[in-house]
Amino acid sequence: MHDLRWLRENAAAFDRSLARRGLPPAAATILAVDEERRALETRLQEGQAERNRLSREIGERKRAGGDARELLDRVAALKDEVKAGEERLRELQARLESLLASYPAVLAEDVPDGPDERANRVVRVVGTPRRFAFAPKPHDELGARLGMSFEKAAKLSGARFVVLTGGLARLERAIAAFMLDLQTREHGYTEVAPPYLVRDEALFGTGQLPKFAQDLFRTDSGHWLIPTAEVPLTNLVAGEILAESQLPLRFVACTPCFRSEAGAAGKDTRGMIRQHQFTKVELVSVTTPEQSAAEHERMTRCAEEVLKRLELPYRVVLLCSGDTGFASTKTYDLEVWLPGQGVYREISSCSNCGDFQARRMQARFRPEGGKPPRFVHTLNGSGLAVGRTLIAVLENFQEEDGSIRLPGALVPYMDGIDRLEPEGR
RNA sequence: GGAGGGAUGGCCGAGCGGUCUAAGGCGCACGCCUGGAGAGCGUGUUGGGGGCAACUCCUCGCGGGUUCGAAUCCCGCUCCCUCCGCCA
Repeated sequence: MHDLRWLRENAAAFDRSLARRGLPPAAATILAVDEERRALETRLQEGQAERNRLSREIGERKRAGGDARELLDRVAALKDEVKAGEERLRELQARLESLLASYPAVLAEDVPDGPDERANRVVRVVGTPRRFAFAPKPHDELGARLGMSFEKAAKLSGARFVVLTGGLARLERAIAAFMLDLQTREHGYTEVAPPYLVRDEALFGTGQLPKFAQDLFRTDSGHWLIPTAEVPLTNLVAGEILAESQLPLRFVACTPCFRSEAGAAGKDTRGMIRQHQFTKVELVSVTTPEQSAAEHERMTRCAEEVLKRLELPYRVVLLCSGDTGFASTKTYDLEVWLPGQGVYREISSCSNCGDFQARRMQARFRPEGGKPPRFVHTLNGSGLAVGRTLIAVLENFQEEDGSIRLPGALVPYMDGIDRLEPEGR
């Protein structure tokens, strides 16, 4: 959702942002509808003012016991005209709003230009990939002897699901608990247990609807399964006018996430990299416009801290213009090193959405001093994707015999167990 | 699933055909008072648009209707709540 006032004065900047995302210009189209709407509104207003004045006069005259017939005739002529104008105005307004809702967020200035992920910029590399004395295996191979079954999952649910059993199920729970504790105890996030089914409005607010319906699962009842806890957490402030003193708000939730992966046929078909259902710990911040850039850095560090404590090598990548999501003005991805595949893979994505989502969901705050409300800024980031973290632990901490030595930070969450042993050994 | 009740400004809450430009309260802002704070007093305070401006329009859940005129009457929808039934 975009600010019309801003757009009028910054049409070129708007189109430049679209161009950087590889999209054709649109400001002129939007502004033409805006122009039409304003002209109509100005014209309509005269009629409305006249009607209101006459009606008031009729009331006065009737109360005084006078004859209002002549005034009634005059207002009758205005009536249809005004009504038609109001209808037309509503149409234009609706058209304008759906236009405004269909273009992605204006990118931050410091987002590098580029068409796709190859142009992303590595900001920092943290930790050194371990040197293996043997060929490290991918997680699905390791998992086969540890309680990871895609066959069982396929029987139940089809492709892109997994069943974890025993130590691996326990490990997933341990990782999630560790992350929640870190973010709540040390980083000041408030834990939330939100609904996993939401309505259209919530998904419109965060920007998944109406454009990306094909990526989502929908129930018979008309609800949608959340693709990320960003949706319920951010929409917590939808329609609110918060006090500036309440900001920043910081929420964390561990939820399952559901994605149809409609456009990903044939991609990442092996292993549990890309699933229809996965667990994720999500961070959401709501801030003032002045604070959001600093909060973005802070949030990214909060996500990075998880990787540091788990002793996982990673790098931070600033996404280029063509790779930055619809609702985001700027995004850092955290990519963890996966020795089994010899690549860095996305494990977190931290985005500053500016006021883009706030406008869609009417989330505002009242500045100190009783001034008019302003839109908040919203940010979200994974802290982290739990399934992919589990993968990273397996691949990075594997031993030649297929066992997994667990990072120290997780041991307390595993009741002291510091090793997963494969079956049939 | 059945039967009722409700939706008003940042919040609570009155209003049930014209001056509602929405009472009153809370909160907030500013001022007075004070050594300072509090209390008290006074003033202001829904939100969103249009217009160079004067000014004006919209906004009482949403949409439609009746009317010269709707927060108020009628119809539809959405959401919330209560009770009963069923069920974690």
